[in-house]
Amino acid sequence: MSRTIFPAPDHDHKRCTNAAIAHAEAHCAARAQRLTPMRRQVLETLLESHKPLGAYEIIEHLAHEDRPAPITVYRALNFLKDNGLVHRIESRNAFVACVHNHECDDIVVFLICERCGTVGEAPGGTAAKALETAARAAGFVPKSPLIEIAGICSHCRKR
Amino acid sequence: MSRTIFPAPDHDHKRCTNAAIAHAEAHCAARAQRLTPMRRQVLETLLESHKPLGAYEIIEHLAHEDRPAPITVYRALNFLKDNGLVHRIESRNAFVACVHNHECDDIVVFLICERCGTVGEAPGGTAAKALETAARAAGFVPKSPLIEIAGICSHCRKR
DNA sequence: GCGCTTTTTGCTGCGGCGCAACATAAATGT
DNA sequence: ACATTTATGTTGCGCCGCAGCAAAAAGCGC
Repeated sequence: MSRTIFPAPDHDHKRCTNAAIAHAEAHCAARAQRLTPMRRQVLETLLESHKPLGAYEIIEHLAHEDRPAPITVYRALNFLKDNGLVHRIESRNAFVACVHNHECDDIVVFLICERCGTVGEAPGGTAAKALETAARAAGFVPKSPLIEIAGICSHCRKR
Repeated sequence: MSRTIFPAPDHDHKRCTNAAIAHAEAHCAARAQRLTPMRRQVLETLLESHKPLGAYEIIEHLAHEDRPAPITVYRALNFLKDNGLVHRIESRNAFVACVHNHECDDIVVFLICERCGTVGEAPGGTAAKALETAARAAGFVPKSPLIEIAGICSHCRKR
């Protein structure tokens, strides 16, 4: 787990946004999936913060032009999730854009700051693999490990 | 992680229920907490299955006498949760009774069978500790790790 | 037992979450 | 151009979770 996995509050936001959008376009093109305007807007909304947003918060954010219905946003979110472009934070019933600082087949650990709400995304590494192995030892065939750790991030602790 | 952490579908259900109720009584008595009829009924409902139940399912189950309001069940669930007698399964928005096959201060791993819905509760052991350590290395102060693994349990796989 | 405080439960109401079912529009393929 | 697939819009609904206040019950000192 690297030491830079948690986004600094003052980092260059447009840079990672542009990179993520470019990645999304390439990824969809490669898989013959369509990154429609709706889907792109939802993704961009999530990219504008590293905090998890609920579907209704996304709606609020997009409301300035033509407020989409909840189901529309949920469909876009499902598409993005199926394509690995966003993650769902189960403990928050909310979504974050994937920042791709991990291998695609890696188990991901979410670090959720209780103070500022920012979510860091870290490769699970050997610990996550060990969990899977232990589960298998109990006769359990794991599909999708879910690891979320709430706490206080380094930037908030310094304040 | 022991090999018996996942409850067999045909195990003696009354035995573990009685044990858990006895534990709950002792635990509450020791802490001057009151295991009221309402709270006991909610706990018993959860103990009657190893599957996670939503609050409204619990209401349905208790409806034969005097249907409690949602808020009543949520309050009982919060009490039970605060006292470590039930766990919330975040990925299901539901609750399971704690089976206490782990140390109280252990990080718990939930194994959730996608076929039968049964939830196994396992001590996280060294892997969970390693996750905490790695999070700290990234400057993150972890509070409450949440680990849920969906998959297929051994009993369902044999079928 | 009697009043007082604390705890628990009941009641009303509400907002967020998540999607099913169906209709319409847009893109794609031939 | 046409049929087929895919995406979006519309309506509606059920579950989740709790705030705010009122009533009842339990504990406590006297």
